[in-house]
Amino acid sequence: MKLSDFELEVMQHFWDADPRSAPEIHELVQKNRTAAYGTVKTIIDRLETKGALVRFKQVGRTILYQPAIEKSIVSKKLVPDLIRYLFKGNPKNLITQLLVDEELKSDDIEHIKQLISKIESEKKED
Amino acid sequence: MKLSDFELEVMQHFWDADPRSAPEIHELVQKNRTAAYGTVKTIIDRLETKGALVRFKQVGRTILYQPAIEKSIVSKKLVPDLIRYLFKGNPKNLITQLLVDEELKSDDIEHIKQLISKIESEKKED
DNA sequence: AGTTAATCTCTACATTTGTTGACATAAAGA
DNA sequence: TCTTTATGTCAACAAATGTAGAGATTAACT
Repeated sequence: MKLSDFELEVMQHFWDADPRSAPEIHELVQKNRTAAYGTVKTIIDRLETKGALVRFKQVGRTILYQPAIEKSIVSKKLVPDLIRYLFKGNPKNLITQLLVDEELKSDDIEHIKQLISKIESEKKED
Repeated sequence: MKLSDFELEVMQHFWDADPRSAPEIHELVQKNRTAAYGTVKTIIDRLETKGALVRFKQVGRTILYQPAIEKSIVSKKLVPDLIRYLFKGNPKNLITQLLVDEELKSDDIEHIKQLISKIESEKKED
Protein backbone atom coordinates (compact mmCIF):
# COMPACT_ATOMS: atom_id res chain seq x y z
CA MET A 1 0.00 0.00 0.00
CA LYS A 2 1.32 3.36 -1.04
CA LEU A 3 0.21 6.57 0.66
CA SER A 4 0.60 10.03 -0.79
CA ASP A 5 1.91 12.98 1.19
CA PHE A 6 -1.51 14.28 2.04
CA GLU A 7 -2.79 10.83 2.88
CA LEU A 8 0.13 10.38 5.24
CA GLU A 9 -0.57 13.72 6.84
CA VAL A 10 -4.14 12.67 7.48
CA MET A 11 -3.19 9.25 8.78
CA GLN A 12 -0.95 10.94 11.28
CA HIS A 13 -4.01 12.37 13.00
CA PHE A 14 -5.72 9.01 13.10
CA TRP A 15 -2.64 7.37 14.53
CA ASP A 16 -2.41 10.05 17.17
CA ALA A 17 -5.41 8.82 19.09
CA ASP A 18 -8.98 7.60 19.26
CA PRO A 19 -11.42 7.18 16.43
CA ARG A 20 -12.05 10.44 14.65
CA SER A 21 -14.59 11.92 12.28
CA ALA A 22 -13.94 13.70 9.02
CA PRO A 23 -14.93 17.11 10.44
CA GLU A 24 -12.51 16.60 13.32
CA ILE A 25 -9.69 15.70 10.98
CA HIS A 26 -10.55 18.68 8.85
CA GLU A 27 -10.14 20.87 11.89
CA LEU A 28 -6.79 19.31 12.76
CA VAL A 29 -5.49 19.66 9.22
CA GLN A 30 -6.50 23.31 9.22
CA LYS A 31 -4.01 24.00 11.97
CA ASN A 32 -1.19 23.54 9.51
CA ARG A 33 -2.67 24.52 6.19
CA THR A 34 -5.90 25.42 4.48
CA ALA A 35 -8.04 22.82 2.81
CA ALA A 36 -11.74 22.65 2.13
CA TYR A 37 -13.73 20.08 4.04
CA GLY A 38 -14.40 18.24 0.80
CA THR A 39 -10.70 17.89 0.15
CA VAL A 40 -10.06 16.26 3.47
CA LYS A 41 -13.09 14.04 3.09
CA THR A 42 -11.85 12.84 -0.28
CA ILE A 43 -8.53 11.89 1.25
CA ILE A 44 -10.31 10.00 3.98
CA ASP A 45 -12.46 8.18 1.44
CA ARG A 46 -9.38 7.18 -0.50
CA LEU A 47 -7.69 5.97 2.65
CA GLU A 48 -10.74 3.85 3.32
CA THR A 49 -10.65 2.44 -0.20
CA LYS A 50 -6.97 1.66 0.17
CA GLY A 51 -7.71 -0.15 3.39
CA ALA A 52 -5.75 2.24 5.59
CA LEU A 53 -8.84 3.31 7.51
CA VAL A 54 -11.98 1.51 8.60
CA ARG A 55 -15.29 2.74 9.87
CA PHE A 56 -15.36 2.29 13.61
CA LYS A 57 -18.88 3.36 14.30
CA GLN A 58 -21.48 5.92 13.41
CA VAL A 59 -22.83 8.59 15.72
CA GLY A 60 -25.81 10.26 14.19
CA ARG A 61 -24.74 10.99 10.64
CA THR A 62 -21.15 11.22 11.67
CA ILE A 63 -18.79 8.39 10.83
CA LEU A 64 -15.88 7.65 13.11
CA TYR A 65 -12.87 6.12 11.45
CA GLN A 66 -9.94 4.22 12.84
CA PRO A 67 -6.56 3.25 11.40
CA ALA A 68 -6.50 -0.19 9.84
CA ILE A 69 -2.75 -0.26 9.40
CA GLU A 70 -0.10 0.37 11.98
CA LYS A 71 2.12 3.35 11.75
CA SER A 72 5.13 1.14 12.31
CA ILE A 73 4.33 -0.85 9.18
CA VAL A 74 4.41 2.32 7.15
CA SER A 75 7.54 3.72 8.70
CA LYS A 76 9.34 0.42 8.32
CA LYS A 77 8.73 0.72 4.61
CA LEU A 78 9.43 4.41 4.15
CA VAL A 79 12.55 4.76 6.24
CA PRO A 80 14.59 2.11 4.42
CA ASP A 81 13.63 3.69 1.09
CA LEU A 82 14.83 7.03 2.31
CA ILE A 83 18.09 5.50 3.46
CA ARG A 84 18.55 3.83 0.14
CA TYR A 85 18.04 6.94 -1.94
CA LEU A 86 19.57 9.62 0.21
CA PHE A 87 22.01 7.90 2.51
CA LYS A 88 23.77 5.39 0.31
CA GLY A 89 21.89 2.60 2.00
CA ASN A 90 23.67 3.11 5.30
CA PRO A 91 21.49 4.01 8.29
CA LYS A 92 24.53 5.42 10.04
CA ASN A 93 24.48 8.31 7.60
CA LEU A 94 20.90 9.17 8.48
CA ILE A 95 21.56 8.96 12.19
CA THR A 96 24.55 11.22 11.74
CA GLN A 97 22.46 13.82 9.96
CA LEU A 98 19.84 13.62 12.66
CA LEU A 99 22.34 14.10 15.45
CA VAL A 100 24.01 16.99 13.70
CA ASP A 101 21.03 18.86 12.28
CA GLU A 102 18.20 18.19 14.66
CA GLU A 103 18.71 19.64 18.06
CA LEU A 104 18.04 16.86 20.48
CA LYS A 105 17.20 17.49 24.08
CA SER A 106 19.60 16.17 26.71
CA ASP A 107 17.00 13.67 27.89
CA ASP A 108 16.66 12.28 24.41
CA ILE A 109 20.40 11.97 23.97
CA GLU A 110 20.53 10.14 27.26
CA HIS A 111 17.83 7.78 26.09
CA ILE A 112 19.73 7.07 22.91
CA LYS A 113 22.92 6.36 24.80
CA GLN A 114 21.09 3.89 27.00
CA LEU A 115 19.65 2.18 23.97
CA ILE A 116 23.05 1.89 22.35
CA SER A 117 24.47 0.32 25.48
CA LYS A 118 21.68 -2.17 25.50
CA ILE A 119 22.23 -3.06 21.89
CA GLU A 120 25.93 -3.47 22.44
CA SER A 121 25.52 -5.79 25.38
CA GLU A 122 23.02 -7.90 23.46
CA LYS A 123 25.45 -8.11 20.60
CA LYS A 124 28.14 -9.58 22.81
CA GLU A 125 25.86 -12.44 23.76
CA ASP A 126 25.94 -13.94 20.29
CA MET B 1 11.50 21.92 -5.53
CA LYS B 2 9.64 18.68 -5.11
CA LEU B 3 10.95 15.41 -6.51
CA SER B 4 8.87 12.31 -7.09
CA ASP B 5 9.97 8.86 -6.02
CA PHE B 6 11.34 7.94 -9.39
CA GLU B 7 13.02 11.30 -9.80
CA LEU B 8 14.70 10.78 -6.45
CA GLU B 9 15.81 7.33 -7.47
CA VAL B 10 17.42 8.76 -10.57
CA MET B 11 19.02 11.66 -8.75
CA GLN B 12 20.65 9.16 -6.45
CA HIS B 13 22.75 7.90 -9.33
CA PHE B 14 23.80 11.39 -10.32
CA TRP B 15 24.75 12.18 -6.75
CA ASP B 16 26.78 9.03 -6.57
CA ALA B 17 29.50 10.28 -8.86
CA ASP B 18 30.67 11.98 -12.04
CA PRO B 19 28.58 13.34 -14.83
CA ARG B 20 26.47 10.65 -16.39
CA SER B 21 24.52 10.08 -19.57
CA ALA B 22 20.92 8.93 -19.92
CA PRO B 23 21.93 5.51 -21.24
CA GLU B 24 24.24 5.04 -18.28
CA ILE B 25 21.52 5.96 -15.82
CA HIS B 26 19.15 3.65 -17.62
CA GLU B 27 21.62 0.85 -17.08
CA LEU B 28 21.96 1.66 -13.39
CA VAL B 29 18.21 1.85 -12.87
CA GLN B 30 17.80 -1.52 -14.54
CA LYS B 31 19.79 -3.13 -11.76
CA ASN B 32 16.86 -2.61 -9.42
CA ARG B 33 13.85 -2.66 -11.67
CA THR B 34 12.79 -2.70 -15.27
CA ALA B 35 12.10 0.50 -17.15
CA ALA B 36 12.31 1.38 -20.82
CA TYR B 37 15.03 3.77 -21.90
CA GLY B 38 12.36 6.30 -22.83
CA THR B 39 10.97 6.22 -19.33
CA VAL B 40 14.28 7.01 -17.75
CA LYS B 41 15.01 9.70 -20.29
CA THR B 42 11.68 11.37 -19.54
CA ILE B 43 12.54 11.47 -15.86
CA ILE B 44 15.91 13.00 -16.68
CA ASP B 45 14.27 15.61 -18.89
CA ARG B 46 11.89 16.52 -16.11
CA LEU B 47 14.72 16.78 -13.64
CA GLU B 48 16.43 19.14 -16.04
CA THR B 49 13.26 21.22 -16.37
CA LYS B 50 12.93 21.34 -12.61
CA GLY B 51 16.51 22.53 -12.35
CA ALA B 52 17.75 19.48 -10.50
CA LEU B 53 20.11 18.51 -13.32
CA VAL B 54 22.17 20.51 -15.79
CA ARG B 55 23.93 19.55 -18.96
CA PHE B 56 27.60 19.23 -18.23
CA LYS B 57 28.86 18.59 -21.71
CA GLN B 58 28.16 16.71 -24.86
CA VAL B 59 30.21 13.86 -26.25
CA GLY B 60 29.10 12.99 -29.74
CA ARG B 61 25.32 12.84 -29.49
CA THR B 62 25.49 11.87 -25.87
CA ILE B 63 24.65 14.43 -23.23
CA LEU B 64 26.33 14.23 -19.85
CA TYR B 65 24.31 15.60 -16.97
CA GLN B 66 25.32 16.70 -13.53
CA PRO B 67 23.33 17.42 -10.35
CA ALA B 68 22.40 21.07 -9.92
CA ILE B 69 21.15 20.64 -6.38
CA GLU B 70 22.91 19.09 -3.46
CA LYS B 71 21.67 15.93 -1.94
CA SER B 72 21.91 17.48 1.51
CA ILE B 73 19.42 20.18 0.53
CA VAL B 74 16.92 17.52 -0.39
CA SER B 75 17.48 15.35 2.65
CA LYS B 76 17.24 18.33 4.96
CA LYS B 77 13.78 18.89 3.60
CA LEU B 78 12.56 15.31 3.46
CA VAL B 79 13.80 14.04 6.78
CA PRO B 80 12.02 16.64 8.94
CA ASP B 81 8.78 15.94 7.07
CA LEU B 82 9.15 12.26 7.79
CA ILE B 83 9.76 12.99 11.44
CA ARG B 84 6.73 15.20 11.57
CA TYR B 85 4.33 12.68 10.07
CA LEU B 86 5.63 9.41 11.41
CA PHE B 87 7.56 10.21 14.54
CA LYS B 88 5.46 12.79 16.32
CA GLY B 89 7.94 15.46 15.40
CA ASN B 90 10.62 14.02 17.65
CA PRO B 91 13.85 12.92 15.95
CA LYS B 92 14.60 10.70 18.92
CA ASN B 93 11.81 8.40 17.83
CA LEU B 94 13.32 7.98 14.39
CA ILE B 95 16.78 7.34 15.77
CA THR B 96 15.29 4.76 18.09
CA GLN B 97 13.65 2.94 15.23
CA LEU B 98 16.88 3.03 13.28
CA LEU B 99 18.90 1.60 16.12
CA VAL B 100 16.37 -1.12 16.80
CA ASP B 101 15.39 -2.16 13.29
CA GLU B 102 18.43 -1.52 11.16
CA GLU B 103 21.33 -3.70 12.01
CA LEU B 104 24.24 -1.38 12.42
CA LYS B 105 27.79 -2.59 12.19
CA SER B 106 29.96 -2.24 15.26
CA ASP B 107 32.10 0.34 13.50
CA ASP B 108 29.06 2.45 12.77
CA ILE B 109 27.84 2.24 16.35
CA GLU B 110 31.27 3.32 17.48
CA HIS B 111 31.14 6.27 15.13
CA ILE B 112 27.76 7.30 16.49
CA LYS B 113 28.96 7.09 20.07
CA GLN B 114 31.89 9.31 19.24
CA LEU B 115 29.59 11.81 17.61
CA ILE B 116 27.30 11.87 20.61
CA SER B 117 30.24 12.52 22.91
CA LYS B 118 31.31 15.38 20.73
CA ILE B 119 27.84 16.89 20.73
CA GLU B 120 27.60 16.56 24.50
CA SER B 121 30.90 18.26 25.11
CA GLU B 122 29.96 21.10 22.79
CA LYS B 123 26.69 21.48 24.61
CA LYS B 124 28.44 22.02 27.90
CA GLU B 125 30.33 24.94 26.47
CA ASP B 126 27.20 27.05 26.17
C1' DA C 1 28.89 6.17 -49.48
C1' DG C 2 25.56 3.29 -47.50
C1' DT C 3 23.86 0.83 -43.63
C1' DT C 4 23.36 0.03 -38.82
C1' DA C 5 23.17 1.31 -34.19
C1' DA C 6 22.79 4.61 -30.58
C1' DT C 7 20.74 8.60 -28.72
C1' DC C 8 17.78 12.40 -28.61
C1' DT C 9 13.25 14.75 -29.25
C1' DC C 10 8.54 14.83 -29.03
C1' DT C 11 4.12 13.19 -28.24
C1' DA C 12 0.91 10.51 -25.81
C1' DC C 13 -1.72 8.35 -22.36
C1' DA C 14 -3.37 5.99 -18.03
C1' DT C 15 -3.18 6.62 -13.14
C1' DT C 16 -2.60 9.07 -8.97
C1' DT C 17 -2.94 13.15 -6.37
C1' DG C 18 -4.68 17.53 -4.72
C1' DT C 19 -8.49 20.22 -4.90
C1' DT C 20 -13.31 21.42 -4.64
C1' DG C 21 -18.43 22.14 -5.35
C1' DA C 22 -23.27 20.57 -5.96
C1' DC C 23 -26.61 18.11 -4.16
C1' DA C 24 -28.89 14.88 -0.97
C1' DT C 25 -30.10 13.84 3.53
C1' DA C 26 -30.30 13.37 8.22
C1' DA C 27 -29.97 15.68 12.80
C1' DA C 28 -30.90 19.33 15.70
C1' DG C 29 -33.09 23.42 17.10
C1' DA C 30 -37.10 26.81 16.98
C1' DT D 1 -43.36 20.28 12.23
C1' DC D 2 -40.53 23.38 9.76
C1' DT D 3 -36.12 25.36 9.04
C1' DT D 4 -31.34 25.49 9.53
C1' DT D 5 -27.08 23.25 9.85
C1' DA D 6 -23.90 19.56 9.62
C1' DT D 7 -22.27 15.68 7.13
C1' DG D 8 -22.04 12.50 3.64
C1' DT D 9 -22.09 11.15 -1.42
C1' DC D 10 -20.77 11.81 -5.97
C1' DA D 11 -18.86 13.88 -9.86
C1' DA D 12 -15.31 16.58 -11.74
C1' DC D 13 -10.98 18.45 -13.14
C1' DA D 14 -6.11 20.17 -13.41
C1' DA D 15 -1.53 18.89 -12.46
C1' DA D 16 1.94 15.53 -11.47
C1' DT D 17 3.73 10.97 -12.20
C1' DG D 18 5.01 6.65 -14.35
C1' DT D 19 5.28 4.62 -18.57
C1' DA D 20 6.65 4.13 -23.33
C1' DG D 21 6.95 4.29 -28.49
C1' DA D 22 7.68 6.74 -33.16
C1' DG D 23 10.53 9.18 -35.70
C1' DA D 24 14.66 12.19 -36.44
C1' DT D 25 19.43 12.52 -36.38
C1' DT D 26 24.04 11.71 -35.65
C1' DA D 27 27.93 8.61 -35.13
C1' DA D 28 30.14 4.53 -36.22
C1' DC D 29 31.12 0.68 -38.90
C1' DT D 30 31.75 -1.90 -43.55
